[in-house]
Amino acid sequence: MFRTNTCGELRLADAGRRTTLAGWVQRVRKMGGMTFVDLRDRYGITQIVFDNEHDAALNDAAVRLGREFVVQIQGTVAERTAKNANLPTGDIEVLADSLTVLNPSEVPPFTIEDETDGGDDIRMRYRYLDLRRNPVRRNLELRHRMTMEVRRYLDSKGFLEIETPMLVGSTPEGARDFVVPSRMNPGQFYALPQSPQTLKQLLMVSGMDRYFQIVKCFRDEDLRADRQPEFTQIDCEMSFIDQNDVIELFEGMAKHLFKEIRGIEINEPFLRMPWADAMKYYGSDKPDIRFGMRFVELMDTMKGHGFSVFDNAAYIGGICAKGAASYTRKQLDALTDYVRRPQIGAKGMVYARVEADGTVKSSVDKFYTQETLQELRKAMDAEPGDLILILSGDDTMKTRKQLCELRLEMGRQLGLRDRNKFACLWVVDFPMFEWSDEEQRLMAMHHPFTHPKDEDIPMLDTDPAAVRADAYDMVINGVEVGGGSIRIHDSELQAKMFEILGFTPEKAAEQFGFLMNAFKFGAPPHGGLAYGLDRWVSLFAGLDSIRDCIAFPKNNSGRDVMLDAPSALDQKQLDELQLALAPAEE
RNA sequence: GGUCCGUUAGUCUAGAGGCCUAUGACGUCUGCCUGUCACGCAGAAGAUCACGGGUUCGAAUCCCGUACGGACCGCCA
Repeated sequence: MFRTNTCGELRLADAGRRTTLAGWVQRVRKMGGMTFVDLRDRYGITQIVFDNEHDAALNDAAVRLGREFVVQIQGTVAERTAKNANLPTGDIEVLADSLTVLNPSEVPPFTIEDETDGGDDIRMRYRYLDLRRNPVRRNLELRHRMTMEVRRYLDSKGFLEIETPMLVGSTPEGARDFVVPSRMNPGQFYALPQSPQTLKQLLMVSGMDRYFQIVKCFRDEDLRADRQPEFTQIDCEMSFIDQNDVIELFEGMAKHLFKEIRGIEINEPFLRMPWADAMKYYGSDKPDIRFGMRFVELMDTMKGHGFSVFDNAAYIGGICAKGAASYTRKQLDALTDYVRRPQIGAKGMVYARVEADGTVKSSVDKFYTQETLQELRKAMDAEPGDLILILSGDDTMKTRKQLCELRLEMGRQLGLRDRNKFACLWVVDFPMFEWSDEEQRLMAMHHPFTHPKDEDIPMLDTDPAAVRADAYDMVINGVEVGGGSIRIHDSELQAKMFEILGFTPEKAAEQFGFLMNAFKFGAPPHGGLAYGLDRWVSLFAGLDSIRDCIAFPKNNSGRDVMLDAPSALDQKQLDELQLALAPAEE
């Protein structure tokens, strides 16, 4: 037997017992005649003692141990003379009488400690060593517990976990596909699924009724801190349900996870915010509602006073930062610079402080009377000590987005975005379509299988851009953690959607004929949702990046620096696949 | 496709045109040490300052390019 105990489990009650432990050498402390070795495995650290008076040869062997050696020791559990309150096993130590080096180790490139000295790059290149560290290991353990709870919850609700293929057909609509050449079908390619969307709908046609899958999805788009080219979804679909049924069931799952994983009981139903309100009050379809600072539209108050920037603006919006009137000129200039960064793109920022006596001092005082500024104060519901920040522009949606960035930055600066607070909501009633400047046509905002709101269906012919969908996103702390929709189950309505999206009947048949055909054979009303597992885990773990909860993530450029993938194929493989590479461009 | 930031011993880092024969810490190696647990003490080794070009009497330092890494915009039905 390699071990009788783990390095995390021995306690004072075990004193006097024989034990065999195996693990990695965390640290060796040489005291001359005696040696302390911290032995580590994923359960904890146990101190091993070697003593010259007990066994001089063994002590000599212990002195030669290095960091990360894999060793097995046998010995007797003993109460410590000097206890360590920082370790769960700190009341005991193991007096060794046998030491076996199972495998020596080179000196690791960074220290395996909670607060490592290694930077991101080197940690990713030696990710298998990084995973020995507690913080990273704990994230993977959390991920495991969450998937277990997801399965437990969905199983209790009668869901079946069904696998769908990883090699599917390419669908050029939407994100770019990763493609896989087929040796047996030269010149033809599979695609890795962006999501099992159509397959899960087919499972509904099959009568599976309640399906889920914890499944890898692939998108060949640029990466972000919260976006990896392969990511994991909790993918779900149900039949004979309406939007409210789906929302209630998956809100139940969210509450289940909060309770089981974070010990947080949420009893009230989540807020359901129409998309139009989310845009109007937060400038985002994924508002962070941990704090207020909602937008107030100021066109009526601020226009027509001779300040040409505002007079010519289509949109003027303000936020009120409570207690921030103490912001210095320097801080306000920094905020102005922040919103003027090219990524945000605001032209400028107007601010107004409410002084202790209630008067308002603004950066545009020469255009406005104190009377108008008091109207502003009233509109913003601002009290003495508050700071009002205003952005304006000729494009309402763009300006709202800029104001959204400003609001989030102020929330951050004022400490209103606490990682241990959670604010959940549903954003509902998304528009069915959005206009694409690049493609010069309407695109499906969610996807082409989304059911329009029944009351909006007549507008499909007259004003498609105004049609709302039975689509919903769950948002927590400004993170879109999941989304879904009621699907179209009627092949005629589906055909109409394809038509509006600019598909010819031939093109629609070519790409989605299998789905249209299936709908001819009794498709039940159905709908579903997909949660982003990586985002859920990083939210619960308080991480800045989903990378930290993925065992082997890709870097910013989509590379695996440990495997050095992707890499070139050798000519033999290319020949077998009948592929030729285009000559490199100059 | 674009914007911004970074790259100095194994690791993290100081560095603002001559003070650099490059700072400090951790780690590593050698020796001492019987109650340490971030052990301690004494000593040692370890860096073509990412790469290529330029400016300058002189470049780790300024400029341009490249590579790599990070954040973001576009993109992500």
